[in-house]
Amino acid sequence: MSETREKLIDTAIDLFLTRGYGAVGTAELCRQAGVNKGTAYHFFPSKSDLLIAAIEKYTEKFRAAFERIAASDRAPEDKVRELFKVPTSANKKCKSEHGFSQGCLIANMSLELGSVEPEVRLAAQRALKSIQAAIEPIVRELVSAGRIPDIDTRRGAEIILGLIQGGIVLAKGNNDPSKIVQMGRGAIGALRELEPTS
Amino acid sequence: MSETREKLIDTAIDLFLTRGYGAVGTAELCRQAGVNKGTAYHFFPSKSDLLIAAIEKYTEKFRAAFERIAASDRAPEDKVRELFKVPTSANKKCKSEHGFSQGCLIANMSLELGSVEPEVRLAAQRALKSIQAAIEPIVRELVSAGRIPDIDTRRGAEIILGLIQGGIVLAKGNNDPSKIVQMGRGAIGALRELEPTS
DNA sequence: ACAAAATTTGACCGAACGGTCAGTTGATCT
DNA sequence: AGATCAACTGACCGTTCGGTCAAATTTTGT
Repeated sequence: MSETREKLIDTAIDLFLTRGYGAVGTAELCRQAGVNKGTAYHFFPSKSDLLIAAIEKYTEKFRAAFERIAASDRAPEDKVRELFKVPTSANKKCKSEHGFSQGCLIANMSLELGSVEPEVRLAAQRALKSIQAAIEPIVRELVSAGRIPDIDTRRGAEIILGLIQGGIVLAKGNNDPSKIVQMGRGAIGALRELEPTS
Repeated sequence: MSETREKLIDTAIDLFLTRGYGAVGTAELCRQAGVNKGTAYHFFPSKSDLLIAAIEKYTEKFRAAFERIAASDRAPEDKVRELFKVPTSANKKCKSEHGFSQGCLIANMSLELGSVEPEVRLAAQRALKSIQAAIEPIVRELVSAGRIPDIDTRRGAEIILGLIQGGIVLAKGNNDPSKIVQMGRGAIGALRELEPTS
């Protein structure tokens, strides 16, 4: 559990999230982390390996937040609404501190590097699946409470994840974090429309 | 109407879309366009200016396709479904040709450069608004046909755009273009859930 | 025909890029 | 005490980056 290693990952999350992968050089990243470049390459064989570690740590933070929401004692509809608040407040904080909505590290890196670094795309895919899995229990709860038809809950969770990601794209493009919760208002209705399992 | 200029823009659309902005150098771009680098800088003062021109041309193509769907004589629900097919087939074509889902140039560039090049973010914002405006008549049609409540049609068009973008993020991350139409299945339901205008 | 303007050329720039490496340090184990 | 090894240092590598420029060529307007 190296402190240096962790500092590098945290700095990578911060810089790649707010400025993109290509626009951040290893020298600058190391300077901001307070780590020598040689040391960084002792822990990570390449810049993209550091990125993959960053994606994993970033994902875990969101997965845990979603799991906490799923385990809370709210009504399932409220839980869905809460899901959208997590990235919304992160984006609001970034906007008030730096002036712009930051987006989602998973989506940003997947779109920027997905076709160029296959391992990054796979890391992003694992990350999406992991978050989707954290959402699914809430969908199951909606079904068992009879609030939506008996749909495929995996698909339902994916729709919610897609709504969140779509909201983040709109938020970044319009520099307006409130677009995320706005997308959330259509979530239950979207689930309701899916075909029930035969 | 310079042919060289157009060739540069087309090559920029192609390369930035499939490989990202940072990963494509001006030298490579010019080589593929068959244009000398000095010539490229005669038409565009910087790489990012070329990108902005590329975003505008790319957007116009999609806007026109959406407008054509809106003007067709299908049922409004079918039109909504058709909207999702446009990026889906583009992504399927890219995947069969290059092996990966390409994403959307507007979203890709907005996420990669939105915080680093303000003019690119503004170009992306104009692009999103332009496409949203092409979607809105379909939502109006849904309302006037009584298929959905009397919602704010601008908001409704934005939800659909968000669903498309969310689907593209999932498509790229999972390298599976069918995720886009999958998101489309929840579209009408999402609109139905929005609060009617008082 | 001729001048003016637009286009094209390709060599060139300094800076920044990702990554390497020989060697130093400091903690841990025998 | 001596050996071992991960952690760390900082100078250094070749390459590529985005961008420039003076000169040559082609196109256009008169």
